[in-house]
Amino acid sequence: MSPRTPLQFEEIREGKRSLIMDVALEHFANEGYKSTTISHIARHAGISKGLMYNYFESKEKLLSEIIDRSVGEISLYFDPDKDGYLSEEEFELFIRKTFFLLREKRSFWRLFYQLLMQKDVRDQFLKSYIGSGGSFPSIDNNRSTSFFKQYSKLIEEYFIRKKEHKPAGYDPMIDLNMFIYLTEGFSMVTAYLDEINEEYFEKTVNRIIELYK
Amino acid sequence: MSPRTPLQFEEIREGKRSLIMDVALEHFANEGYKSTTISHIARHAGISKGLMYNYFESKEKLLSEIIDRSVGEISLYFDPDKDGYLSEEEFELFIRKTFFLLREKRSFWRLFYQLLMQKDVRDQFLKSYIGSGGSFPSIDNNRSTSFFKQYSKLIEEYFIRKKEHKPAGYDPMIDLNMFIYLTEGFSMVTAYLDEINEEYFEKTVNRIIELYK
Amino acid sequence: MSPRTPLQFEEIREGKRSLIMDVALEHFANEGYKSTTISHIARHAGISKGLMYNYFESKEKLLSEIIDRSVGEISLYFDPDKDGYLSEEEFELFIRKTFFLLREKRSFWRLFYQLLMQKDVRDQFLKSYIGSGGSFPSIDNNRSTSFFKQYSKLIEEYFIRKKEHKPAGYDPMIDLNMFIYLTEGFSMVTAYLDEINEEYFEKTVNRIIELYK
Amino acid sequence: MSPRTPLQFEEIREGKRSLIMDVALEHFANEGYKSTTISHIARHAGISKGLMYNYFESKEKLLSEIIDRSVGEISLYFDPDKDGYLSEEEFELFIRKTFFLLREKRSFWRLFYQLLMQKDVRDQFLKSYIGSGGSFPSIDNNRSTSFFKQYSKLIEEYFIRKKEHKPAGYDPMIDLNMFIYLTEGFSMVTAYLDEINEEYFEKTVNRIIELYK
DNA sequence: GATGAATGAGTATTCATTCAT
DNA sequence: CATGAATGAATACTCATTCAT
Repeated sequence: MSPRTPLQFEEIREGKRSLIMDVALEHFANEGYKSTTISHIARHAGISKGLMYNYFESKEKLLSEIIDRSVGEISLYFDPDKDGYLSEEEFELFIRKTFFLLREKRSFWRLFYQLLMQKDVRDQFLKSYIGSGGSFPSIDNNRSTSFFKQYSKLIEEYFIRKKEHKPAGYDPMIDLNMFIYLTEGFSMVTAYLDEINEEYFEKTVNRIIELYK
Repeated sequence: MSPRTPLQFEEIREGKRSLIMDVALEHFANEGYKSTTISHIARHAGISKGLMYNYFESKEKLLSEIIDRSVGEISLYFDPDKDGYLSEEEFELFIRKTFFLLREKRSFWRLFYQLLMQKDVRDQFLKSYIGSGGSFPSIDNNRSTSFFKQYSKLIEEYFIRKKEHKPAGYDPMIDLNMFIYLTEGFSMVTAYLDEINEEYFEKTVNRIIELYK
Repeated sequence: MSPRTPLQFEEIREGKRSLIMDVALEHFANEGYKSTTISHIARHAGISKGLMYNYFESKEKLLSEIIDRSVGEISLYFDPDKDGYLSEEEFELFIRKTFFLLREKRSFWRLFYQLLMQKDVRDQFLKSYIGSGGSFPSIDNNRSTSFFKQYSKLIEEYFIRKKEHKPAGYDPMIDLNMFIYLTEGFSMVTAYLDEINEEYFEKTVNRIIELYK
Repeated sequence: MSPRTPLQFEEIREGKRSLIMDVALEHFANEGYKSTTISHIARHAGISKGLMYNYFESKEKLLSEIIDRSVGEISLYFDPDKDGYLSEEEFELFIRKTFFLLREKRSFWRLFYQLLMQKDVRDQFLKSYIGSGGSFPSIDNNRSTSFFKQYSKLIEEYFIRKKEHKPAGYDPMIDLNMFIYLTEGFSMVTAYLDEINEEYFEKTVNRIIELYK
């Protein structure tokens, strides 16, 4: 009878926003962003189409908020005030965290890979193209790009540093590339596997660390 | 001057079919299957929308024929009447062929990865799901699946055979997985790279062979 | 401190009704009735969307009440128990009042002209169309039409009466029409002008009186 | 059987474009731009909704093309390589042409007045606001504004020139304003009248010329 | 074979209005 | 009295596909 308090409204809003984003992520990840309709998401979230727009101003904004949320959660796992230097132990921790999060957030990675496979998204993402005009301005200028860049830089520097202990003629870029291909392939396959074999997952992570630490 | 023979007609027809498929592949690969319109393809192929349907009965059939053509071309490179056994030399040749084709047919691989990222395509492809209902029945029951299965089987057996020369406790599946992840990652990154550094491409291929031969 | 009396409640209610109508009029007049949303009005009036419906049963009813209020205010300026006869002095006063109110209620006039430009509104207004089916039944049967009719009648009779002092062959309808066009044009331009030049406004009013008194 | 020639296609296109524009103008003029739906226009033009977009890329573009067409037709009536000077005879001709076109193109004028009553359109039109962001960019930068400006300038100069033959203290701006209000009012009333009384229409035009020539 | 006009089902989005609290 | 979450019908627009010529 008595009207809802602002706090109650806030709770309803946050709960529903979160629900919508969860449902949307799952469908974007599985059926593809383009193929997933707003009606579909609404139906699976148990709400009306119209209400979707009370929470997200457009399909694209919904996508962009999902990405931001995931990147935010992922960033949290990585020490922000890093000295920008990875010791061998830190490298191992880094890898373990990365693959832990890969397993935790497989839906997000499926969405991520899918998006990266469209030329305009890739262009914006990789080149941090400012001002755009591409069909996914949502990816533009957000923390996604900066996070991934920083991550890549740390890894790259780690490999370059290892050169010191290697014989002359050793090209660290080859190893860096091999490492990238390996982790990239592992990530992608894992993200898309229907079910993960825990044992082999662990063994693979250990093997990667063993090879590149 | 003289009226065209049925054969000439057939050649013209095939030429145009091929042109359409080339144009479509390029656009599917770059802008995405869903985002690429029939009008767009027709315009870029220099023909009318209507004529498209004279050559391909639907957008989906066009996609499926593109896939079939590419898989066919790829299959040609691999000895069909194989004894089902890979020697070390054959393995190396196998890898080299694979990556040669990766570089030659990057558009196709971009399309391929893109499709694989949709759940229903993946399901049909990986499980050779019979029947349909999915949004890409086109992938179903064609030679694509069987080719990839055969390919995977050969590689898998190669790794298992190597176990004989390894100490007890060696799990060939780990190495097989590592090999798959590595080649998968390398393939994907290469397929989507704007331009390939020939030198590093070669070095990477050599390193992969060195590691897993 | 002490609980509010029913009278105080009524005053608060009327104050809020009035506020909503003011805000709505301003937006209807500037952005157009169709283009102005209930949410927009509610937000600018500092109340919730739901409460709007506590005060006005629909958007259309809100419009109709705004019109009624304005017409009511305007009517007040014109002696209601008139003898139905305009002397020359009364005619001048009449004109001055009219243009005074034009300047005072420009928003209303903008809304009024805007509505009049839709066929169904015009039909109902001009012909006092009984029944409905049009998209603005709200205009129907209210005092607006009767007020404007009475006003027109007075003016018309004034012009006809002047015929007596004119040479034979003089058609008072021509002058009446000229007068109507002139005042109509002046009203419309004034209603929509961003800012009014007081001096020219006065001069124009004087000139109109000079010409048609 | 034989395919249509490009000329035939062009004829079909132009015929249908014209039909759609006619139907749309009539509905925009009577029911209002906002209230007129694309479905409605399509239905009344006897075509499908989709086809509308084969001919006009958006509802707004349709509006803008209608305006351009009408302004173009109107401009034709006014000597383009004018010396920028109106003699008394030319002034009379000018007025007659204007009102002739008013009667011929009443639908367009209704649409025109209606649009002018929305703040953003007015702003763009009156101030020739460049770069905009208003909701009717369609009005922007087209020949409408320049035509109306040129027209106004000619008239204004005509009135200023008459000052020479008038006693000192005569303010031509008053007469210019009266003339504008009169013609504006006449135009508007005529545009919206259900049926025009030919006799009074002629008489009014003559009277206006008599008064301001 | 070839064209592009025509269709209609589908898609994102808007907004007046209702309703539980 | 007051809130804003929720609804659903309507709207502009898209696009694979068909069809008359």
